Amino acid sequence: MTLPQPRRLPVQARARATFEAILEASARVLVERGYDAASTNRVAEVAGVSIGTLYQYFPNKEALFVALIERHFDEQVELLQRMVGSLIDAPLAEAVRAYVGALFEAHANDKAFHDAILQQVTHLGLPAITRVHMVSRQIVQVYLEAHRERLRITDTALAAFVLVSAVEGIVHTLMFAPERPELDALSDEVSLMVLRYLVGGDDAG
Amino acid sequence: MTLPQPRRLPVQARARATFEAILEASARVLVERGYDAASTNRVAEVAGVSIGTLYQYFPNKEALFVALIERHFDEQVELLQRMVGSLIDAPLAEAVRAYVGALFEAHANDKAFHDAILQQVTHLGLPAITRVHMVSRQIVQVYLEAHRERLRITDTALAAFVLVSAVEGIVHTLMFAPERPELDALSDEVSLMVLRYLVGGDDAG
Amino acid sequence: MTLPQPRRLPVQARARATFEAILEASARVLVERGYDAASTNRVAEVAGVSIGTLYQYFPNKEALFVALIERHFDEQVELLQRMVGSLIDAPLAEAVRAYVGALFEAHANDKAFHDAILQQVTHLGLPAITRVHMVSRQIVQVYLEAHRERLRITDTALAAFVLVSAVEGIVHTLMFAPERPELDALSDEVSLMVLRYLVGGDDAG
Amino acid sequence: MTLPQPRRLPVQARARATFEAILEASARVLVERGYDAASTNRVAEVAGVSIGTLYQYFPNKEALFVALIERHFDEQVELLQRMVGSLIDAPLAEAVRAYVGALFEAHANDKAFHDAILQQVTHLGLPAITRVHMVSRQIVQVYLEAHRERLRITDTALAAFVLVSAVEGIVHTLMFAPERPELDALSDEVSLMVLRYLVGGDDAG
DNA sequence: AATGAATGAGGGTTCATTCAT
DNA sequence: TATGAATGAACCCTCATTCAT
Repeated sequence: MTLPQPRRLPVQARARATFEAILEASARVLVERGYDAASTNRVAEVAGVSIGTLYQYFPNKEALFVALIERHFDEQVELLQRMVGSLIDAPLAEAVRAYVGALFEAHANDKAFHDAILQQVTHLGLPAITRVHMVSRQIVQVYLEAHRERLRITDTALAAFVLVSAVEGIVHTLMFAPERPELDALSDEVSLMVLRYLVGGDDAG
Repeated sequence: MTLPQPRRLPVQARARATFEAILEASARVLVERGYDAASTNRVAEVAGVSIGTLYQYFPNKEALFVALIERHFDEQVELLQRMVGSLIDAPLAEAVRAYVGALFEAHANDKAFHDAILQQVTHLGLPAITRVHMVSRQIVQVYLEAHRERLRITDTALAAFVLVSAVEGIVHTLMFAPERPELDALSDEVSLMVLRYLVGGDDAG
Repeated sequence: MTLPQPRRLPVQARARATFEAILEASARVLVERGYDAASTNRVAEVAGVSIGTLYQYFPNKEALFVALIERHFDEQVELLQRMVGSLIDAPLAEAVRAYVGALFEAHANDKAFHDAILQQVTHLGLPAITRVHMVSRQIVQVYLEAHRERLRITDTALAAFVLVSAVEGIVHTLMFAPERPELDALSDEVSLMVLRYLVGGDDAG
Repeated sequence: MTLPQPRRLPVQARARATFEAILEASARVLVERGYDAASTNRVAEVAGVSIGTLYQYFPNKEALFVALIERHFDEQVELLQRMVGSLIDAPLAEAVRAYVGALFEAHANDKAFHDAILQQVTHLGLPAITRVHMVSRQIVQVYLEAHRERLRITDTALAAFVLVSAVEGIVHTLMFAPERPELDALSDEVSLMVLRYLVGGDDAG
């Protein structure tokens, strides 16, 4: 009955699959070789696709990896946004711990991939990274606003900037540190710092 | 009788000058083109030196830029170490403000150069960056130890890690943020966070 | 009973339109990009047709442009042939002027297109160009034969060769000359040369 | 005694030889393959030189062939200029015959090379070709001026334009004509046309 | 200590062409 | 008739590096 549609769908499905295969291969090759040595020919080979096909989807090497990075951080943003709902009504200490823990975890997964991005293609990823930053700050700020009367801060936007930057800085440092502190202790200490900053120290554990 | 030395000195002086010229050129080219496009031939050209000469001083491209980055961060370390003497006896609030301010300033100078390093050759700079981190932590830890009884922290090493990472994270974010907070306010807020973390918030302004 | 034809005709009409669209697009792309950069993919795009369709009408890129050029020169030949009737009985001076003028005009139109052909795909156009030459010579020779007794030439074929080549050479030079003589004066001078050559100069103006 | 100079000369001599080898190879490959198929890699191979070396002398493929063509036509110009001295005082008929003959000959030599240039890279050669044209016209005009009182032309610049374009047009046509007239007869006829044009026909043979 | 001509692997990219739909 | 995803040979060109001078 409704035959015509399927007839065209396979074509699009194939294209979609090809596109995905190329992106996946890009990630693999980026991790295994680094950006410079990650040749488009190698990516195409790993993707099981001809080099010409790759260039039908991406105008050049940079665009390929930009797409990869953008998608990666878009996923991060989605994750963050899904987290916000469950945290908004949680007690302060719990929320802080959850947030800090989530960031630690997020970076622990795909460490190799993250490394590659942050070490070698920061410039390609900047817009996406910036996006994540801004979303994070918005989320944190919304939380701060909601709990304002219980906090000893005045400018929630500024506080959000400080908090997100500080915590991400710690996570970032952690990734590249040769000798790293014990994770749980660190996580606790970071949470402590955040809490003291927000409530003035006495109420914090 | 003391002829040999002069005879040799000009030679070494010339060599030294050549070496410097190459390093300087590297920095210029790195900023103007980025790492990938910064060819050794171009560096030699800018340095006013033949490509052969460049390779007499550096075994390969990477070594050239590693040397550049190492020197840069070594200077940073020296700066930090010179700072420590004048801070060790300063009151807490003052010391914190001085430290935070110094970091903000350091990164503000040579922003383009810093950008290039952090965006494109993080992997080459990692050892040097790590060194700066460790020295920073040591300095901070020494300070914390010296003021231990007045602070509400237990593990000074851990606290040093948290503080340095956090503050540097903020500075780092600042460098790439499209819309950045007003600098003085931010500096104050960061100092506030540090102080509250260290003394428990009530005593901090 | 005459259903089949209509049923088929639209189809052929569409095919014809497609064919035309491709040829037109070829000309456009040839002018805008030059032969080498004129990719078949681009031609198809400009024609509003898929690349597969293009290859249903032309076996390869060369054939496409050969067809374009052939058609162009075929039109030129037709034009020449239509001219001959009205000139055969005209007085010498008038015929010469008409002929020279016609050539000047023909090349003035579609100058960009002509340029492209003559500068970049002479090799593809050679057969067609040669055809135009030969037809031109036949036409001229017929005229010379008809007026033989009034002319001071012996070998009309040779004279036709000389005349056609010379006049076309002038027009050709004109197309690429950076600083070109005033057209009317040139046209007169060329006519003068032709007339003197044919009748000996004294009778010519 | 004067040793230093030779020590450096070999270096330059080598470079010079390399340059020449590449240009020669370009000509060979152009004739054997045509412009499009004349890959820079092939040229380097024929020159017995690495591809990198080729690109040390020429920024790109086009520049390579432009250099080749420019040099070729520069030689033509020199040839023409050397011819002018011996012709300025010669009798009209003789001068015309010498000039026409010289052009016929010039194009007969290196026909294959000329073909390649005129059929495939006219656009690269245009500036050079134009230069030859202009020099030719100047030479002819100088001659016409010198013999002005004996000639029945008014505007020598215009006449020079007409003559040079016409004769070169004929030679050009000749090169690509499938069935060409007997050369001596043609040469005579062309000379006849020129003479009749210049002196009015009666005095010409 | 310095030169710079020469190398050549390897890169990114294009584009004419095919063929399953 | 028409589509357009896929192909892959082949191209131009760069650049880190060497080495004879």
